[in-house]
Amino acid sequence: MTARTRRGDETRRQILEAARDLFHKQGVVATSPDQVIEASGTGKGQFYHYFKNKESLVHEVLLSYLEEIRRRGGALDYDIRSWDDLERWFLAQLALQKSFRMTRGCPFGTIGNEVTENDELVRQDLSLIFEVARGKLARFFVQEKAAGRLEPRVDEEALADYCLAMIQGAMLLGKVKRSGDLVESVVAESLAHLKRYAGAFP
Amino acid sequence: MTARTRRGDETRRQILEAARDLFHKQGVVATSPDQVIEASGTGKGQFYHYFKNKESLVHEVLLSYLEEIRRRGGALDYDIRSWDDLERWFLAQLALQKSFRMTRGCPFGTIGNEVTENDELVRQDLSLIFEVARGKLARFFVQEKAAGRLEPRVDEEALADYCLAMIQGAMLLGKVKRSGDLVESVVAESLAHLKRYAGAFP
DNA sequence: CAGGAGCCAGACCGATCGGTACAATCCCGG
DNA sequence: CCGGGATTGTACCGATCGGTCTGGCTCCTG
Repeated sequence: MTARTRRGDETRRQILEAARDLFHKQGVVATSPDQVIEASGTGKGQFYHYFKNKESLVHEVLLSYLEEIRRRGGALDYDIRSWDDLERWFLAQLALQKSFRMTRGCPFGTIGNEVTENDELVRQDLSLIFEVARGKLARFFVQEKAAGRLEPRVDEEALADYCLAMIQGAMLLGKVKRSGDLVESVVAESLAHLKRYAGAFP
Repeated sequence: MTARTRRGDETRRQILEAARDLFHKQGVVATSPDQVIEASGTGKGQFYHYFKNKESLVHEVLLSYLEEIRRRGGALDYDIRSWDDLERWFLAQLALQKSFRMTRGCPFGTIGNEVTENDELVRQDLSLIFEVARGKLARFFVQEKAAGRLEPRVDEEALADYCLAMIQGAMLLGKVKRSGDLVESVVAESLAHLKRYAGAFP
């Protein structure tokens, strides 16, 4: 399934790239292999040469996202070390959404909402992505608590989930309402909440 | 397009019912007219007799949801009058999700995330639904503020958006992770935030 | 420069997509 | 009890779905 030459590798990458964009734009179900092939400027032969089927393509796309989050290679930096970083992380998502004129949501949310009981593989991929993202965010809260700058009674993992849920919901509403202000307002509200836990706890 | 006899009305209702469930379960794009026809126990003739096409069926389904929210007929009661009502509203959504063994999200979120640039009609329907829901929630905050039980500087509409975004995000994550606890935790966190605005403001 | 592995293009496949046509049936008012 | 609109079931349509297969091309290697 994997490419063995530079040229093959490039082709594979193009397919992956096109799929990623189309999935983000119109969802997985609404995207046909033919569309991916067309958008990537390749052919049916290559598609099924490098990917077993459509589901496996989705799997690979999600893996590539996961890698980006882990190695902070993508558009978003999940390595939060300060409150400013956290705010930047939120606003970067809004900026990304705005760059598509508010016509798209979060790639993971878009795919996640399409998942049904029969897409167990994809569901687990997404679950893992959210798990990793949660870990990265939680690390920040753990750090703050250890430094005595966060209320000791808060659950860091719960706060991380709170962040993820909030940005997902905000981006979904933002997409439906085509409003960046809505997203901004929700983000601000949530940040205000989080910061209330901050302070000095000797 | 509308039924003219009792029997026709019943048929139309069955189609609508089946469509509503399938859209919720697997999304709009993944649902074909044939599936709706089969699930409703009707025929192709009836389907295209009562609905112009698939898009118009989606439109009608969303209209029926809108009606439910307005006339508080559905599974959820949007007429919030107390903090307990608000908490119940949150938890009712979780209960609904749990009743499907955490395999579904919010019907509006599911459909909303499928919307593309070409589905302007559906997008506006959803936008209206969220608008109405927001209005109902905001009314509660307005009431509280007027009674001097809410900080005067808060923006009631922003708080309502915050509630909607949170529940959307929580249900999405809950569906992907198949975890009700996750949803519960996020809801609790959000409620805690909101209640911090409460108090006595003479 | 011959051979073969890897890569590529597209014809082709059965199934299903969203939708139409049309004849048969129901059922209500006169 | 009958005329006619409402309702119903099904055959059928072109297009597209996800996927297979075959035959030719490229390019590295011996």
